[in-house]
Amino acid sequence: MAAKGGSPETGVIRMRDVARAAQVSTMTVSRALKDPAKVSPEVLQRVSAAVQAIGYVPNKLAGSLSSSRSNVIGLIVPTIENSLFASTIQGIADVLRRHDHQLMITDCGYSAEAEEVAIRAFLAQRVAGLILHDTTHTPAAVAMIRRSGVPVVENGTLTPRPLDMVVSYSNHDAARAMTAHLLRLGYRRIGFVSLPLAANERSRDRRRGYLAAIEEAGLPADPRLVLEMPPGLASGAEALLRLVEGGGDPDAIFFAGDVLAIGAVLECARRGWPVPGKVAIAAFDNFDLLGHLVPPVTTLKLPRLEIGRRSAEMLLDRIAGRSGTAVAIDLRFEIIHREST
Amino acid sequence: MAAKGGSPETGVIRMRDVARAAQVSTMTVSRALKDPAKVSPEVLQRVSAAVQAIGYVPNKLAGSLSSSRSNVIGLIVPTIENSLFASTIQGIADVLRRHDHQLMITDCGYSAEAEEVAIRAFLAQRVAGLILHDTTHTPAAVAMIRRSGVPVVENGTLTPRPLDMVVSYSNHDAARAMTAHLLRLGYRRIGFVSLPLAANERSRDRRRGYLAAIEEAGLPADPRLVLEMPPGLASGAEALLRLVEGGGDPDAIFFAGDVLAIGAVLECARRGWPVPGKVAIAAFDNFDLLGHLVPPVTTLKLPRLEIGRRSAEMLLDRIAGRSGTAVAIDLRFEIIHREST
DNA sequence: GTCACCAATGGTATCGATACCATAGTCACT
DNA sequence: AGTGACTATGGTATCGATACCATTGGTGAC
Repeated sequence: MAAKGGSPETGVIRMRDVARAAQVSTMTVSRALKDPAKVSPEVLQRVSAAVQAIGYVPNKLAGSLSSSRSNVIGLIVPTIENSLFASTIQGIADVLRRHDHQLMITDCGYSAEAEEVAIRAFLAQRVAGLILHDTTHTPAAVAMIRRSGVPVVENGTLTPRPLDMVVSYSNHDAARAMTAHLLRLGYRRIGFVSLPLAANERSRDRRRGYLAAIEEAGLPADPRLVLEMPPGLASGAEALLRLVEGGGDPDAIFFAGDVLAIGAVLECARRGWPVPGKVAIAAFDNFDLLGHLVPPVTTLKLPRLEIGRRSAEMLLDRIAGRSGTAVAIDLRFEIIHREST
Repeated sequence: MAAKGGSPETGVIRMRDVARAAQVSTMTVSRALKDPAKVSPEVLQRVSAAVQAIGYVPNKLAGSLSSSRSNVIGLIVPTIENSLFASTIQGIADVLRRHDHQLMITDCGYSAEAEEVAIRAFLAQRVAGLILHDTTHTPAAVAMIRRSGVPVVENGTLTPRPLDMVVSYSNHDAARAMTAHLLRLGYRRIGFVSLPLAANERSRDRRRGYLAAIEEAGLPADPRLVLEMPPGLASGAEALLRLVEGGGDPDAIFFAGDVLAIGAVLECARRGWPVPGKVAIAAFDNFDLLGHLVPPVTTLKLPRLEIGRRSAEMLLDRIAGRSGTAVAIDLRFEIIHREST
């Protein structure tokens, strides 16, 4: 161990030092710090003074090991560099900070194998809970989580068979609702662009929702109107061109992913195509920007921040033993109708 | 302690269990896991098999406590919900993942007091290193960090008196360079909009840079051309209107913060004002979007991702004792000239 | 006055791993 | 053969805190 051969005066301050300074036992210091009501006011005062005076910072590693209780929550997102997830992360962080918990975060790049590695690492850190954005996991990951007994919240989509708890909205219903909205507005040849479906349950849900609405309207599903594209602005622009010039003759396009819609609207502006005159455009997420574009873009408002908050709250409730039996929370969505459709 | 009164068979698997299964001591298991070269191939094989068979997940809490070495890095940013920081976080996460370290993150909302609280919490977790975006800290925070001996990287701006290490670019020089660029293009009445200066060294640096360039050009500093605005698209639009209609008669405006420039360009589009015909517009950060707007916007390309990477690398180097004496790294910036100016 | 009870405090074992040191066995070289 | 060097392994104290139980002194009820 480090201090074993260390110098006699390493400068490391332990609870014992506080105890000595306050003329009490370490137990009393421990109590004074974590349950002040159990200590007499006079002693509490002495302990606080000692902590202040010598600048004591408790060692949570030791505390957690001893109590087998940790105050760290692990979060795994597909990618950190994406403002959508950033909102959710912010929501989580807000709640955790208020409850004196810490957030450990990593990304797995849409890979279940990478997620498994991350989960193992988090369990090794003895996190008190896990928040997973993805809803597909390797069998090994599932087994590990089960064995560990650590509570989990998934929040990518309202998955039918959750690992434990779910907080999300229904990607399927949201896509269906937006498609139905476009149909209601009179559009009949509605294009649909999503991110790649492989290994992304959310994209698949969205496409199923789109197809469901089309079918419910008694319209044929035209493969020339459906596209899968990588994320990005340029990608959205390209999708627009492909659909418009691809023979499908769309009167509206629903971009169900990331910033695709923004790229498309900007491409229209560049070409002088009127929106929705030439083609109507709808998006899937409530970026501020969508409301400021010319024209403002119809989109779905999703509860990103709230998903983060509720996920953290549910986890903390469960950890504290205040667990309702609620396992799935549907936070709904909302259609924001604007001039682009 | 948890297990003290716990059931005889809690299902918790310790290193001892692996040791028993592999017929070796815990020390040998420990070595097999962290320094395989030190055990014989045959024993290594037995240990690995045992780990697999019983599903052992090491307890890093115990490991870190014992070795007083942790594999967790703490990061404090002003706000998580901001794609600028997201890039830096991504860079950090990439490097840490590769080196089997974990990232703990929190935000302090541009408040040095909140930062102090966060630092204390991280030190309590015994993080191996800290990355701070802000460069202004409370005296108490500085004292704590010093006493703890934990290595620190700051990366908000190239601060002249760093706490320890710095990885950044010069906000001052970047703003000066962009202003000089506009001057070179022939603009003479250059407006400047920044985020609030209070408690934000970066904004102050940028304004000083702008003023330096104006002065170097022998032009007067016109207070009607300088504005402080909160972040946001709407804010950028408002700033545009205030400057254009405020009597300062700008021929170009340099928006040195966040998404202000985007808001302004979109406002121009909405009003049919030609850019740069009516007024030229320059931005401060390389959002993808800026290149896709109509017109594409001149901006500064900042090494956000790289800042994250290098910060993490410097920290890991220091932790591993491979510390160069380099304390400050200037990652430079680049002007991207586009049609908006 | 005695006894039960409660509040305040301390002693000590323990959480699960690692550092240090000791030991046994192997090999090369003189 | 003897010596030193080296490898592979194990024993045990320890990291810094907390859980459990014991102890003490005071308070109120009978």
